[in-house]
Amino acid sequence: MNMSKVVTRFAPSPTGFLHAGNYRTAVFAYLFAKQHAGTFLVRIEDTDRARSKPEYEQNIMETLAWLDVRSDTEIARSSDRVERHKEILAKLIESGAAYVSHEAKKDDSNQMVDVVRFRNSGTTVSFHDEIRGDITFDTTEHEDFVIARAVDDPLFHLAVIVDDGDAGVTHVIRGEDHISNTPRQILLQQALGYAVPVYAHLPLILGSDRSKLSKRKGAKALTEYRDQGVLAEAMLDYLASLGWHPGDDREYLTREELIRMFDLSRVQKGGAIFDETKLFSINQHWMRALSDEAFVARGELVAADESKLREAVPLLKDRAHTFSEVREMLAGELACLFAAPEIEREVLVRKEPADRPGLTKSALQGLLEPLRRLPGDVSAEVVKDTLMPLADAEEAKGKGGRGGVLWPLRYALSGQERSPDPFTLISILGAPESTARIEKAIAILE
RNA sequence: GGCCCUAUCGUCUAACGGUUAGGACGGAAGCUUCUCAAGCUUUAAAUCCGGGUUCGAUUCCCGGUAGGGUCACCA
Repeated sequence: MNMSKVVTRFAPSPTGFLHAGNYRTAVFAYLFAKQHAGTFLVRIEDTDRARSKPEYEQNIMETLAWLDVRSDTEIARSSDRVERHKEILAKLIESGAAYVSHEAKKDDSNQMVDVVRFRNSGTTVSFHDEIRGDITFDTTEHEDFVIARAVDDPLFHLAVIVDDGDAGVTHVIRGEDHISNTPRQILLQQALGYAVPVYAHLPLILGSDRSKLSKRKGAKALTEYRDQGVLAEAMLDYLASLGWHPGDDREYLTREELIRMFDLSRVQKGGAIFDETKLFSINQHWMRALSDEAFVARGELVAADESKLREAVPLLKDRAHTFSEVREMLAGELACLFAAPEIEREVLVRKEPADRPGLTKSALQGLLEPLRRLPGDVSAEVVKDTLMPLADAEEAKGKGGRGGVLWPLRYALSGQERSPDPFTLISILGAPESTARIEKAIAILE
């Protein structure tokens, strides 16, 4: 094992939006480095200048910043290092390890080009993968592979080896799709005298049909989840749980716990399916873990009445899985906390037992007095203790009596067929507003 | 197709030769003050198949099967 300081890296290429699988490798490389008090590097792999786009690079930066999976050094860009790549290329050609080959371009243009090929003796290359064990490849099929389009235009394999080697990367943690690139890169490392790093190839993350995650299969850019109101700590937790397990029955881990417990040898070998439902469930857990103040702040929640908003947070924590759901509830089901609802007569009397006409109205009237005697700031429990006996009394007179009282009460207050219970609503709305709404409901029954 | 990798409930996974194969998410049922949510309780649900090795295989070996990756002058 390498005893020097651990250096890992995340080297995405900005040729499209990265998905969960890509960021999961970033998370693992980051956790591993942090656990060993090492360095985590981010390098933008933009050697293919034609396909690399600034907006994709921008999105990568944004996502890593959101997840707070940050590079310990200034972010490198392989296009900034072409001089160094050219220098190495020249050295390789000079030593005879590589040569310029004048040949027809590999497209239909018939154009002649001078590519640089690596002189491959066609040996068998073996390496140890931290996750999969020993892997052996026969490199003869790669023949003399191309390492540069031209003497001044190096390609991926060369750039990666030089950049990793110069940065002192000790552990290459990347996706399984790179496993077959490894032997060629090792050949290059050997020719250049770079130490062969420790390799760990992570399984891929799959779409719901077990195929490779892709845009078409509904894979989203991670920033879409951020915009949907998924917490960074939830995404980090979920990503880490895909293909890795702490070993005990713990279900939710903080960043610190993740760093402390992460273990490459416990990484799963098979691919994992990205499950949005599970992500949302984990997100709900982390939303609940927030203080009420933090909940409002992190969700960037605004409402006409801030104190009522604060009181609504426990309700929101029970119901919502994302902050966009929170916003929907604030505008829908819980809008009654901020403005008096419209109510309809038919819905109001829906639970009135057929044999007890007039119950709705009399029950509502009967609630008014006890409500008025309530103190200004009451808990839902106190409201319940005050009003529940009245509903129970109606139940005692006949089945359905309790619902006959509670349903119109709740509906009068909320204007919703589904809402939090009436006691909670009253404790938030306060007695004066509550009685006003009940009186309005009684008026409809006249 | 060649090469490489992989295989436990629907999903994420635990069990590194001996367990009634565990947990979580999701599902179902029930309880709790009217509705919803939450909570609690209960429940269904898996070792891909076939051979070995072994007193004993989810676990080790081999072979199938299935899935995935990769075979560029992309990364």
